[in-house]
Amino acid sequence: MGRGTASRVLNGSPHVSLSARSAVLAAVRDLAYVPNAAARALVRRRTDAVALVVTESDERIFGEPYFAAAVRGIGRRLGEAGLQLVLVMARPGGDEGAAQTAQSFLTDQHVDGVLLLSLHAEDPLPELLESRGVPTVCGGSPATTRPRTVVDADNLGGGRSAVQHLVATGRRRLAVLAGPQDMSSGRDRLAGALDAAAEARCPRDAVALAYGDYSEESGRRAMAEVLAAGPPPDGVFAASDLMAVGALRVLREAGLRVPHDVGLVGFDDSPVCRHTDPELTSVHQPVARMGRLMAEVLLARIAGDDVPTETVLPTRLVVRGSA
Amino acid sequence: MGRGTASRVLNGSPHVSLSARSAVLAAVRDLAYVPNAAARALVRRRTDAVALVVTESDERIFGEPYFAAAVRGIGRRLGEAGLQLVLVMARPGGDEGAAQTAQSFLTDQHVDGVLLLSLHAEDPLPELLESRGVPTVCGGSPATTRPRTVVDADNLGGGRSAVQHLVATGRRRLAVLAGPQDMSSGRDRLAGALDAAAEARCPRDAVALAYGDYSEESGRRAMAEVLAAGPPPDGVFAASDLMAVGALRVLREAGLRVPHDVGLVGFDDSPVCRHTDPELTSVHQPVARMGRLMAEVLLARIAGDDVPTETVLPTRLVVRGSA
DNA sequence: GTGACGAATGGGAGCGCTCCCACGACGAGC
DNA sequence: GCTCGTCGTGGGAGCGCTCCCATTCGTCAC
Repeated sequence: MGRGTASRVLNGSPHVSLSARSAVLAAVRDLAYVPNAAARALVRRRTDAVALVVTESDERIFGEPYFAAAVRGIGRRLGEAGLQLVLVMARPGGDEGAAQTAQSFLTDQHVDGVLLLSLHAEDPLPELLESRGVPTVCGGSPATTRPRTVVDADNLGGGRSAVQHLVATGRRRLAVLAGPQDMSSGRDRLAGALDAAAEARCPRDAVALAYGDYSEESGRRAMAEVLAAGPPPDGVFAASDLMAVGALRVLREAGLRVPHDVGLVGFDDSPVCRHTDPELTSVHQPVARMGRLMAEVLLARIAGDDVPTETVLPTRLVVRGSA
Repeated sequence: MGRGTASRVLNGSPHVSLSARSAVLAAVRDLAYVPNAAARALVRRRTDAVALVVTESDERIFGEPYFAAAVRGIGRRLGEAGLQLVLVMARPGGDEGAAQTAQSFLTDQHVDGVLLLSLHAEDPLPELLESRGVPTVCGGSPATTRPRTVVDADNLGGGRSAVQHLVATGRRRLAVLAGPQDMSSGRDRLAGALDAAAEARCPRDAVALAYGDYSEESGRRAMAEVLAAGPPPDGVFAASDLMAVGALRVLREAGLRVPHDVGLVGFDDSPVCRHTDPELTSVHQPVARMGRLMAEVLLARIAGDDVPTETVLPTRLVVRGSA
């Protein structure tokens, strides 16, 4: 029994006789044989694993339903292709050594490709990976203008539709609780909102503005900031549902009723929207589909195919009770 | 320049002259050399990576703060040892092929060891991994009695202290909203609670009992079930904070005031405890420390050292407003 | 019966690295 | 001046697999 035949059986090649196949399988059982992934990877130059890197604190990764949906979409598609998804956490707070370890893991051909989620502006990772020849796909554009493979939601259009809805329902004193401005999603949602405000002849400096980091806590702070700075708005767009939840709390504490006194729109259309009172009007983004598409595009890159540089998926407003 | 010298430089061996070292480093830069992890792993029989497997739906993984804390503890310790942590999701709903892919990934020496979290009774993974010779550490005991390396919190003591507290504050009509009974944590918390009830001369069939799966939704259901079945309890122990939050909502809707009419104790001491009104009394378990210890023990197993079969970490009651 | 062709099989080569042994150079001790 | 250690270095061997080529065998057409 040659090694060639055994290898063929284990890899499902059709050019093996029935008797040889069963003999190999029997031997595998008897010897409790486990193939060695390293040796296989060494010659095939493939590991059949893909890393998803989330550059975010553990709290946010595990707090945001966003990641759950993205992982589901990614995992499904990868599973269909027989690849294993592994999650690598690269928390910004981590020490130098840990970051180094993670970097080596990603570049040293442990994985066939890398998916990057939740990128912040100065993140060196996309640059580094591309320069090392590791196929990479970003979810959400990195800040740099270098050509990259990116899958993103239409944050601009989403921000725009949120504010358009507020305006269309008679709100005139607007406030935007924007997300982190070192992320494209944060910038785009804000830009879209301001666009729509301008279109509605709402002068830019008449729009109250405060910033957060997508977390509920930051939404509370931003809302409080806006209330402290001037007359209360009658329409608020928060860059994430969590921020909207924080804002809702602060509005209520300030004696303002939603939606009677203030219309409130969030972003993400996450499950929490249905748990607030009133239920939260929010911009839906197809996160699972984005994840799936990211995987799809990465698979194509790994196979060496040409892929579109940037794919943008549509968002849409889901109207509920809060605006 | 021999391969041996280059290898020595890259691995930080002291037996290299300064000139040779800098020559190698220069060459590495010029050639954009990236070491091949597979080749290295093939000869060293080490990958310097460890997998954390969470057998749970994406929603729960990303919904429960428990996992965030565990991952933090694990990641820290592994980082200190220069190992990379990768998260592998094995959702029960996944198809056969995906489960197979994940299994191969774990057994085929892609990783040096495996950490198992949130184990359910019939999970074949611990068995399989041990039989394949993969060092494994479980967080929370699996149901089977086979000798295994386990790190766990004192769920029994925790459940006991929760009910003791209810009793000590004058509650007599008790209800337990138990967790999943196919997990040791679920069984142990319930057993501890019933122990304490018995010690307080509270007959077992006088304790109202309902089951959930640690989720908020299941807490709501379980609480509603208890209220429907008989006279309302004046002391409720929920097996998780999320379940307690669900119960709190149902109690309120039923017109029962917490803590005036009903004392409520949760389990986990997670951040949500501080966001409820009143704040939630809860059993604290040192999750990050458990994670760290799991990593520590796994590292020892990988090194071939003897390790304790089971380590149990203490829990403690944190009294807040709800009981 | 002979030739030709395809299918199944065995095994050499080599993937890129680390381990380890052997070798040369150099300084110290007698 | 010779020997003996020590330190740095070069390179053979081999990790366990897949790829591919050569070989064998069986089958069919003529």
